[in-house]
Amino acid sequence: MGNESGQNFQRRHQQIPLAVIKRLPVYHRYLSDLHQKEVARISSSELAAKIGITASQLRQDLSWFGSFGQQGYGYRVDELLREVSRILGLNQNIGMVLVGAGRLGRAIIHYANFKRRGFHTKAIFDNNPEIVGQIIDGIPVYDISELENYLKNHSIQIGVITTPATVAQEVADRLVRSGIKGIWNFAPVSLKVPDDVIVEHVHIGESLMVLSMKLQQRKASGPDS
Amino acid sequence: MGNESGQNFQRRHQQIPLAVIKRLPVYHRYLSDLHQKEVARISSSELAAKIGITASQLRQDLSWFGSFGQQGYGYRVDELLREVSRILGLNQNIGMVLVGAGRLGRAIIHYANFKRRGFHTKAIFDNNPEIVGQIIDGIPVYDISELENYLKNHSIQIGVITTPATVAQEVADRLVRSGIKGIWNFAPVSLKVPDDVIVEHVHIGESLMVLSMKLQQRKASGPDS
DNA sequence: TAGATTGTTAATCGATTAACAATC
DNA sequence: TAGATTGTTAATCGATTAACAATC
Repeated sequence: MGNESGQNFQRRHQQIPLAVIKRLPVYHRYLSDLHQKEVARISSSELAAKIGITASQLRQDLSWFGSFGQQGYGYRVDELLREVSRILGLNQNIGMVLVGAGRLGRAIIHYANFKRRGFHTKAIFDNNPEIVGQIIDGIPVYDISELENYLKNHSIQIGVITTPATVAQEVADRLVRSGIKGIWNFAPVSLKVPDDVIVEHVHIGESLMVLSMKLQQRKASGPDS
Repeated sequence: MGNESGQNFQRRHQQIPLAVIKRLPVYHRYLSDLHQKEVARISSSELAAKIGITASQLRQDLSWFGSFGQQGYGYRVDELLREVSRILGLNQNIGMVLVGAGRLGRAIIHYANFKRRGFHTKAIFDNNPEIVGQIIDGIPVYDISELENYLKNHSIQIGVITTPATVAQEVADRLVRSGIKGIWNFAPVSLKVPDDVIVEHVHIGESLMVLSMKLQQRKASGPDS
């Protein structure tokens, strides 16, 4: 076993493929569902069938992070859920600030339950004097000029950008200069940031275009192909 | 030339890889920028460098749809933009309905400028009597019970779901039964629909988890790897 | 014409699937 | 123990990159 765990260790330190990373939140969602339904165990083939992938892929993906199952039995749902949550870095109390208190910003703050997952929005910044000073969902709105000062004095890991596209790069630059290493970007621009900063871009507009294109393709190639 | 255009034709009728489809909106965005800056021509290597991909990939991707460049010259920006827009099915006056007039729904209606791209939200549906009857951004809000009736009498191609996760599947079922073939889904559930219906899911929560995981990985493997 | 750059074919790389020995 | 199912190695498939003849 010594040898093999050595190999696991090695593998864990290679670069995890992005394709694998993107599937983890899906696994998390299905496992959460099962856990809520009090399902105690599941095999890779059952879970894969639910998700719509192959059992091979599921096992292959998990093997990047370790061995969580048991031959002849499958996986314990609670255990696997805990592992996947850990891998995803959930429940760690991550501090966020949001810049841009428009409609999208307000929607995002409210969205789903990332508070339950450990993501806490601590402050909102905007340049509109009518909004500055308000409390939205229990979170204070500060003037954008106070951004750097705030970041200096609070432990914040993620900056969320929900500003218009025109100012998104400037906001990103200011976040980066204040030491933020993770940016969650909703503005439709490709942000330029240093290599040590991670940007996750939510592609809202792109997604509609992809839908539009697929519909068009479907139409072109006939309704039954 | 007869032979080769025959080959092109063939290729155009194979299944376009999803990876290619997803890059098209990006090309569209960069070309729009260039067009606005009144750049007349660009080579595959210049454009690829801006986007951050290889020139090979860009040319390979475009070749799925035809030949839009000119040897020794490159591409005319306006022409290529027009072609990419056509491929994406933009500017075609597509009718949409939105179900769920909460914060996210309101944000999406307002978002970016898809009106300029030919996407028109014609009606909003909700089950909250306080919202029903309002006009949001010039769009009337109807009671959800009128959904089927509305769809029978109007030409709608896309249904947008911004409801809570709990009712998203039911809404999808009703849209599908009314003949909608394209669903733009913002609820964090995997919708089950027949094969001839296309669902584009905007993965908001997933995206935050991916960011969280990447940050965690970065931290684990040391700040300089 | 000479230089530049395309469109496409071939080579490489990476991701998915299949298969199976290990073992609970 | 026998049956089931994992973790992993090997085979396949698909996507990206490199190279280059065609040609503007």
